Amino acid sequence: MNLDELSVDKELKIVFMGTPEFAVPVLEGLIANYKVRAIVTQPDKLVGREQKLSYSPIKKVGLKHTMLVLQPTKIRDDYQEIVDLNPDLIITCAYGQILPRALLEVPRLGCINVHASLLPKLRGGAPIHHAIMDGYSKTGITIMYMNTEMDRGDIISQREIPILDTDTTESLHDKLSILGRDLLLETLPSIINGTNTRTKQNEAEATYGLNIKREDEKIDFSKTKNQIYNQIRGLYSWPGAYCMFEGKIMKVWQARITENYFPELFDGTITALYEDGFGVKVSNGEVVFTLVQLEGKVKTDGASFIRGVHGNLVGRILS
RNA sequence: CGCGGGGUGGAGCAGUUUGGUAGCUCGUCGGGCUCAUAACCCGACGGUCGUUGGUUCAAAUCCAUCCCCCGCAA
Repeated sequence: MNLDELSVDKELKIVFMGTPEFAVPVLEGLIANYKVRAIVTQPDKLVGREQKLSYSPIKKVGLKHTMLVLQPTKIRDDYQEIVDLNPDLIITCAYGQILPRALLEVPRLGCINVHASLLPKLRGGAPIHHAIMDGYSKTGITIMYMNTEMDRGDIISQREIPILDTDTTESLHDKLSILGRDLLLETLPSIINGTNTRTKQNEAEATYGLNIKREDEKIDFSKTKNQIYNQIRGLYSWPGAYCMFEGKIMKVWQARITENYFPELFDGTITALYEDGFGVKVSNGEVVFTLVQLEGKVKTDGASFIRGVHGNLVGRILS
């Protein structure tokens, strides 16, 4: 980057919009290289059992850098403050709300989004969870122009990353977050000087990764061992997959697959005890639960859980 | 005061309803058996039963208070 470009960058008025942890590296990368005029994030929310007022991770970054932080409840109606900043470019990353057309048309250089999937695959609010849960072998980051529809704008740049068998949403989230930062910083110069490409999304290939619902978290033992394994690691470390154990919710945080097969057992039956956990019969085989948590209890490794249960675990049925 | 579960030797749990100074499965240490072992046998160390106060001849167990952890709901 030469001095001329640097001087241009310094004059750029960039507004960043984001909310969760995923956007933090992206914002910090931006702050380190450009002047960010303001940050827009979701309103403070009452969170948890104590209903404590909490700031979004992005707001905390903004406060740390003593930046202007805006928190409109509904960006659809309440965007005039942003317009008044006269931004040249708006960059969003997991902001959580659809921007109204009137706001999208304000910035000279447009409104771009950093999305955690290879669009048009996995549009929606939980692309990382679904990438794993739905058995994708690769995913990535897309930098795109926004329009008024969720994740449907023209693609500027993409970079893919393989999904390993050992990946969880947590590990993939962290990798994609860094990748998002890097790809944004690499792509930004072309957007600023107008040399970037712009490709329409192929609607025929679109898939969705919508926000996780409670029903997505419940384990269905009639599914295959791979589906269940993907569900468990796809929901790790939040919100977690679960099943019912003797009337109580049992979160299943970690598991592994075996080659064993128990055609004579009902789905959900505990098959055997192992050094690291207990096996559960699923439609086409066995999954061993190695880190579980009963409601009201803390996370417990499989071996400890087995020791704590009185009586024989084998033969009991999960649902 | 949104609903609920829980804090017992290093780990996971039982015991609390019907008060009487603590148990199970492991771990650790020592010893034994064995070609050998994470297997088996014997023994040992280790807990003021989350805090503080109360009731009682006596409290892990009953009452009150505070602290901490967790599931659900938002």
